[in-house]
Amino acid sequence: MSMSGSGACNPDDELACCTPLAREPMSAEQAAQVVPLLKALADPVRLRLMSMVLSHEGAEACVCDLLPAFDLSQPTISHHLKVLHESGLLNREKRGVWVYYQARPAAMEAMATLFTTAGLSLPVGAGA
Amino acid sequence: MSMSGSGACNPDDELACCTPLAREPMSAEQAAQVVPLLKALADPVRLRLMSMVLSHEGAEACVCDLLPAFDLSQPTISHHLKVLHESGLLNREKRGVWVYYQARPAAMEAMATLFTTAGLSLPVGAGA
DNA sequence: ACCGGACATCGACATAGGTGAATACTCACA
DNA sequence: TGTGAGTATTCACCTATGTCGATGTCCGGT
Repeated sequence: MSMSGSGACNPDDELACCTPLAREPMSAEQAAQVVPLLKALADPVRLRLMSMVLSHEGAEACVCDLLPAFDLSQPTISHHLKVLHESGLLNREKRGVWVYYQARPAAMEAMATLFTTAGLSLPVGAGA
Repeated sequence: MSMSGSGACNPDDELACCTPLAREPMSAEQAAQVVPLLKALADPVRLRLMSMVLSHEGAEACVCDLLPAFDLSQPTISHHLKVLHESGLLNREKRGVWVYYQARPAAMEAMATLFTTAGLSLPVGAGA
């Protein structure tokens, strides 16, 4: 808990969202902690960036790996990566001239937990 | 599968997002389908509305049940509910003078699947 | 038929946010 | 110590969006 350096907002282990939405009415404070993560993911470019990093070798990717996939300027991609990093979804690691972004499993886990309905009274027949 | 009536954008069973982010690099088209759901959830009021409906009896709630929890005008809440409905997260059902919103399990499941990392090569030790 | 309550729609406003051009920063290499 | 390549930051622009007030619509009761 010391080498965090320039680390993201969330100090690693205390990622907010850990209770399922369906468990109990979420308070305004809880929502305020989770929403930044959802906001960060609620953009087509950033969602694809996350997916690209996650599915890449070792769940990490260099910026130069990500750039060619988009028709956007380099500063724009850099901006989106910054948003993902500051929201706690991606770690940033500089190796030489290159910067590698790594997915944070804790954040993914938190998101998955949010939408969990296992063991909760959701009428699966509610269908249409 | 016929009584959809005024139904939401997504015709019930063909909700987009069904593949985990970490499975493979998401295409722009896939992202365009999932992002509206995330955008709908990426607001503190709407996230709380979802949570309130989900955790309510039978995963449904009347507008009059939801209004008092916020310091916002009735049109504003109505607007947020419309966004959740049109994105396919909530169903809308009018009973007499009251309108009941119901959570759509399929949408919740889709979201949960998005963030699944089970069986995928995520270095859980990536920690910080 | 009138009236009142529950909810939706419309119009307007202010702020947030995605984008690119220009520029600054940092490191490897000659 | 220049020089160039890989990223980040700043500034400005334009659109998207959250909010409210006013108004409209639908329904039940009297």
